[in-house]
Amino acid sequence: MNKAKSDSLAAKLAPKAVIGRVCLYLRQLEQYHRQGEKRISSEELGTPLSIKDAQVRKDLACFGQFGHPGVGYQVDDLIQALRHVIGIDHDWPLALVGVGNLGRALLGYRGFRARGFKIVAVLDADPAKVGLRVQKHLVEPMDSVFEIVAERKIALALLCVPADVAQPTAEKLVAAGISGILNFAPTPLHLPPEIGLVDVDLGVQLENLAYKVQQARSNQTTAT
Amino acid sequence: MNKAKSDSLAAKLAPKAVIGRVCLYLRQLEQYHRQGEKRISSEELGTPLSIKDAQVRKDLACFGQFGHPGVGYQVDDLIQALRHVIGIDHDWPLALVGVGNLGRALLGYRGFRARGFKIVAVLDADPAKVGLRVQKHLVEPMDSVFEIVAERKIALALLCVPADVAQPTAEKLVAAGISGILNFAPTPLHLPPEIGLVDVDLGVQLENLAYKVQQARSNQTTAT
DNA sequence: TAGATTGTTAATCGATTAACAATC
DNA sequence: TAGATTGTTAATCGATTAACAATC
Repeated sequence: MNKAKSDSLAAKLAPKAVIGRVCLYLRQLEQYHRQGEKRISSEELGTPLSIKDAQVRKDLACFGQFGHPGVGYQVDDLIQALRHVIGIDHDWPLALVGVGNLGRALLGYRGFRARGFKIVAVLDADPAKVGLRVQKHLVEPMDSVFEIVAERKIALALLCVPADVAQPTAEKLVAAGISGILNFAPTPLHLPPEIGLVDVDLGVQLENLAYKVQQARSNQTTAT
Repeated sequence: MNKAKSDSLAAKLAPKAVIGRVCLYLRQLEQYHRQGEKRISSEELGTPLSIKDAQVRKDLACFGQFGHPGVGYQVDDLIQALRHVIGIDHDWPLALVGVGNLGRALLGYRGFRARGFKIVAVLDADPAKVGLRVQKHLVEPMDSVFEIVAERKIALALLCVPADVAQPTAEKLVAAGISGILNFAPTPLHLPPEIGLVDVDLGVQLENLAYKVQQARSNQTTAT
């Protein structure tokens, strides 16, 4: 009885690395679609992304059977299927919290809208910012978070507040009923496990890059 | 003779997952430092980050011996050591390429500066933008990239151009002598292997979050 | 039919966790 | 000394790659 935990009705949850790749597949498929391709093989899908064909098939197998042996995959069908898998076959209303530099930037970022993510509320705790209009969005007070989240059925939040208030702000969002947070603050958040959390720490990304470059350099020097 | 490839002089390159965590350790250490802590154990370092103590020690072991059995790690020493490991014990001059919404945002983002990354050039291919001042930075023409990169010894670039020009722009940067690119464009880049590349695709991050939330919901429904 | 390509099982590889002797 | 905690080796776990029978 110990093992069979989640094998019942609930879909076996895909290894998290898989989802990252599925998003890439979707991009690539959409590109093929624009180019008018009707059918593709796992190799044609993976290669431009530097992913092996076997990996592509294995990843897709997590969610069902989408292809036909000897034939490949129908581009438009697979796009639809993957959109459903990720959960972006419908719109997601978003709240953006914290209208600093980064928050302002994200308001203007087109990449979200194009994929069904729609910012329907912009919140800030600073009274000086409340009432302003930024990129056509009205900044509303953080104190109204409870009513706003409920009324507009907001499930996801972009958290762009300074690190020192990130934790309490996140807790407020959770209390208001939000289900997931994209955290741009450079600090780890501790939230209930049922809340979705993805960290986007630009400083960390840049440090990763610095390390890679440094390595490449030292290898250059030591190499024959 | 087949195996001993990189065991010689060149440091055995750390598993890439390790570097991501090392950046987190550094954050945590800096926080302890601000709090006045002098010494910490691997458990005290890992726990706030939800990382096991054994993992912390294993990660650090990739780069040398930093602790003392029975005692732990000296906070300030470890900070210095890790900064050196990542390669941020000195400043990195940065070029920001593409002054769209996201580019503007990143110009105002304080997180970079605080960690030794300093934007010393802002480039754009659009003549209408060249000559503008954004956040005190003068926008210079993309065509001057060769002289600018050389003169200001720029090693890293933040690529914030639209997806359709990302690849040619990246190639131009490489030709100009850049060693690493932080790619914000939602498209995979194909560059020579010696060029460092880190992708930051906000759309993909948000899709990851959507998937998590969707899963949590369906589990809620199916659970007893 | 012959050639292509899937879904899936088995083999390999790498990363995480546990355990413990060595050491302060 | 006794208690704490490291660095490291062995055991476990998960993810990637290779191989191939099944199928169009």
